[in-house]
Amino acid sequence: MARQVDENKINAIKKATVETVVIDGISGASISKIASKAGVSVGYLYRFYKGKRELLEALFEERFQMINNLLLDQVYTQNSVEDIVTFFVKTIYEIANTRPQSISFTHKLLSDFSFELPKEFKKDVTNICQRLIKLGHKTGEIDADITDEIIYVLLVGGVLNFVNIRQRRIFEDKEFTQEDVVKTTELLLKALSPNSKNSN
Amino acid sequence: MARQVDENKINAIKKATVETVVIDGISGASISKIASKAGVSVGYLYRFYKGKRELLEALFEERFQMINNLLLDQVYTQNSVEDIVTFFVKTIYEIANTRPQSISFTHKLLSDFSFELPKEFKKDVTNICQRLIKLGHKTGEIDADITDEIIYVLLVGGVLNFVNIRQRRIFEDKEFTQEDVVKTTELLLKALSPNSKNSN
Amino acid sequence: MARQVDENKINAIKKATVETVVIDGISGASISKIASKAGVSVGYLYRFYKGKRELLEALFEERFQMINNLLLDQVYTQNSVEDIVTFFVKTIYEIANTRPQSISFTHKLLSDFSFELPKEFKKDVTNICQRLIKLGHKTGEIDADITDEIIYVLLVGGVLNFVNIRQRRIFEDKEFTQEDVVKTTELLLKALSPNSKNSN
Amino acid sequence: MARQVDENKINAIKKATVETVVIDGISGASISKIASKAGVSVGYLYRFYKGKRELLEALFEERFQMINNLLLDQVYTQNSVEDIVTFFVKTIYEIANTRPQSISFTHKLLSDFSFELPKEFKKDVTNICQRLIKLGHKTGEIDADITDEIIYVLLVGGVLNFVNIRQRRIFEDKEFTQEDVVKTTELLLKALSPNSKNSN
DNA sequence: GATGAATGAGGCTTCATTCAT
DNA sequence: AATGAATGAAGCCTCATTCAT
Repeated sequence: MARQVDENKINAIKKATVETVVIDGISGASISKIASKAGVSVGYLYRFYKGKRELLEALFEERFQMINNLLLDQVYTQNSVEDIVTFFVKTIYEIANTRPQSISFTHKLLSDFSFELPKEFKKDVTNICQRLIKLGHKTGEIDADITDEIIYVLLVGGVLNFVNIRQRRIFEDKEFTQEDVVKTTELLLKALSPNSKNSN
Repeated sequence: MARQVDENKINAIKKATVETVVIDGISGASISKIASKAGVSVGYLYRFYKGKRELLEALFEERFQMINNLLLDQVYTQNSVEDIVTFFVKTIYEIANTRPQSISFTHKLLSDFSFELPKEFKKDVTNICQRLIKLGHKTGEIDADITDEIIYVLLVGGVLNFVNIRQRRIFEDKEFTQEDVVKTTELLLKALSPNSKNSN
Repeated sequence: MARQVDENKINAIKKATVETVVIDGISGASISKIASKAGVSVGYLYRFYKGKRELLEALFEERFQMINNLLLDQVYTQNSVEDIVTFFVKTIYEIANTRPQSISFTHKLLSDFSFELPKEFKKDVTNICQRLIKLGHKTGEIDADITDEIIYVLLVGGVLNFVNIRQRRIFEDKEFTQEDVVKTTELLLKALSPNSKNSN
Repeated sequence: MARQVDENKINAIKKATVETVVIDGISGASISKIASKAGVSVGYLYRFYKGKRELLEALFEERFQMINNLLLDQVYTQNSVEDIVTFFVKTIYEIANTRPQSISFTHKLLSDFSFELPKEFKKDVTNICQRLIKLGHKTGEIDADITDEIIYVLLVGGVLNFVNIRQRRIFEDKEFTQEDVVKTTELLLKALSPNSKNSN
């Protein structure tokens, strides 16, 4: 029972942090603003995070863990790149709809070089990319030229990027639809697909 | 001659700002650090920018102006999407090589919603995308389904994104080569290209 | 029996307070540090002391009570200043050996004017000094010129001072020996002794 | 001219620091209280001292430097211990009269072990004590048994101690007079003087 | 025009104190 | 009774901004 309260508060802190960072930027997100938005005292927040940086890093790590785990799960169980990409895009867009700022937050920290990438991150990412490539070569869905870097840029970077731009409201301000999932997947698969010119 | 001196100093301020923001983050980039890195006094900097936020916004605007002008120039003069994309990718990668932090800076502010997009921005972007689509439809390089948003996400977002991930040193830490230009262009064109399945 | 437990805990609190204040300074001695060092909860500590200041004041008072009682006992029972001084010096040095921080603590608070001297303090001190002088005049151990203030400065101040400097490790870092007792007593008696020049 | 202003302000900071520490204790002396008492802004203070600790340490060092220099000067030029002690006591009491808190401040930091003694301190102190002893042996003013430690405890410790107790207003609250100088010197010389019993 | 010293608002963090359990 | 989680006031410090020189 007491545990429940804690979890709720910690979640409130996380939610408030993400929200504040997304709205006000990293530098505009003060601890006291976050705490008051989360409905907890400043001191309470410090019981769980040693400081502002640690709070952001923990959330950053959590997000990337989540994304990586999502893909790791898939690359070990699915039999086609299309299924994996579809599932990934669908999941991310669903998150973007239900917790729009979550994706934004991740994208923002990814572009802030003063925040280090989580430690396990590189290993997991390499693992994911290599398995995807291997699978794609087998199924003929991925061109021989595609590198780990390209896979990552397209899949993770590309999707986060799309969400970021949608949320920037440059073109229109609407939720992600099933159609968006289909289209995005299609684009990604096309980009990855074997080059018909290279028919050697 | 006096003008010349000023231009040099203003450029030094801009360069120092970009560099400092990229290395230390927005909150870590203090005006005095920027000024001293630029070799000007704090007071001098304030003669040209009303404050820190205005300085960043001016640079942000400038970057997007530059990117948009780059593309506007092209869409009005080139006759194939491929040429435009090639030129754009090449130019951005060259900047990424010579002034790596410049791209980083733009990408960072693009993901920071507390910085508004420049006013003219939306109009220019729409203009660019629509002309590209129109051209692509004529030349058969762009699928009928492709929207403005997709064009922008792929072209501008995608390229900035690639630079960002390369600079994050997730995979390898190398300069952008001509090969990178070719490959990136290829991927983008593939993604945009008419869908062979949709042959209805 | 229940009482016994309490006494132990209160003593633990006192010990921990003295230790922490001496090591970390007053501002560095947090209640939670003290409580955890004492093995009691913060809340428990607050059952006995209304706050940090009261805790320190109570200990300060206790120390001076102890010192004064020590001397009061003696001045009413001993027949020579030498015996009294010897006993006092011996006792203080023993405490300095067994609980070094106890003396340090007293000395520190004595020099901190934001802590008031205990109420009964002045009366007791005057009493002690006057009886010592009276006795000293009778036995010829104390010069006619010696005032209450001088007695106190030499005896209490002087001894605490010596302990403080020894513990500061300016010269050497050793325990107080019987020799130290003898020497100190000798110095004090010499200083107090009738001035041979003033043989008028 | 500009320099003059600075010196005044720095002196105001020093004065305010000493005053605040003496009245409110080290822990009660907040930077903002010190700055406002000194009539400078908080930021100004930080231009000269990296933090609260550094401010206190600098003053601590300065005081001991002063005291040591006072004595070093004397031990190299005077020909009797009496002259040196008289001069020292006179000087310290004069300071105690004109800037009472200066001495108090020094005494307080001396009893706070969380503040290190200045680096040169030990060397200077040893130097002073040894020269005093050497001189005293030659002139017959100092007993063979007197150690460095005792010299220091009596001379520096003793005098600071006296000032501290006088200022604590335990007995009376009056300025230091020429008579106090004479008496104190007399006591110190008596304590140091060769022991008539030890006529072996 | 240029400078950078000076200001003080506001951010981060600690910790004395309270109070529900 | 005993605990220690929770609070938020207050301290330290930084730095955007101003302004006298």
